[in-house]
Amino acid sequence: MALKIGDLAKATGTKVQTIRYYEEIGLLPAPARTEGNYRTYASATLRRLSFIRRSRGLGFSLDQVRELLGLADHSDWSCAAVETIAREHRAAIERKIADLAALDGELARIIDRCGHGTVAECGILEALSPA
Amino acid sequence: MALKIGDLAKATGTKVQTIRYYEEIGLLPAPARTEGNYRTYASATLRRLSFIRRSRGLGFSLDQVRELLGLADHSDWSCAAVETIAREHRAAIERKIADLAALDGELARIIDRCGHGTVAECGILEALSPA
DNA sequence: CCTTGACCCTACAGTTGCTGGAGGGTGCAT
DNA sequence: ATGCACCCTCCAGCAACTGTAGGGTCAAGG
Repeated sequence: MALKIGDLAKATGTKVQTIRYYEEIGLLPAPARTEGNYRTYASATLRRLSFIRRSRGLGFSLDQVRELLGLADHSDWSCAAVETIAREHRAAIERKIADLAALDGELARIIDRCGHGTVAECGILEALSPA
Repeated sequence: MALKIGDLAKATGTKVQTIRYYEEIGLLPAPARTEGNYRTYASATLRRLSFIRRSRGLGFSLDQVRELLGLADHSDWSCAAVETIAREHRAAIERKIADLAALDGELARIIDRCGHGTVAECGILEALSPA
């Protein structure tokens, strides 16, 4: 026990500043301090930070993480809200994929128009210019 | 001629503030002013802004747009640099798509684990929690 | 002539999620 | 006692805008 911020950082692959940032925005509780004003964490905080990091790794926003953490604290509630957040997040990701795929196709077409000549006759710049 | 900033905004689907922002960061030249201190644009600026917006719409960063604009000004240069920028951008988009697709798969698996019961037995939260 | 409303101006704060730096204190080993 | 790794707070910065406050300008209608 009595983990220092650097221990937490190492254990979760988080930067020290990021942990302090999570504390600042209220995602992590303000921990106890030593006499020398060092933050000291209990292992519960390590679990909480791991949860945050895993969720962030899956692309959840900090607001979504906050909601998930709030839900997790009420073990008798229904899981439906959790599922909703996850499903909405997944839908957003799929929208983003579709957008990027469309972009990719358009870029492919544009790049194809490059005649490898001078800038003046470049089909790429032409494609970017107004009709 | 003598377009006002609002005309430019309407013609290109850009917010007025965004146009001023592009001017501030040097993407658009500082235009002439009227007696009443209103910006007045020539049609060349409309073309330049259209180019910027089209490029942004394809996901190019402002720095990339700046490069493309710089290249476009030298009609006798080789098109190769233009193609390089476009190809690199496309590669970045495809990396992003791959990342999101992986995320999507992981989310699908996690969501599947939801037992529709209480939070305590929720497979989603479990999947987010540390092992 | 005066007012109303649409437009324009500058300057600055806020968004998301951190990251880095300055300038200093703590704690342990040598 | 001194070196080094670590910790502290506060603040600035990234991308690419967006929004707001507090004003000025201009043409039309009453």
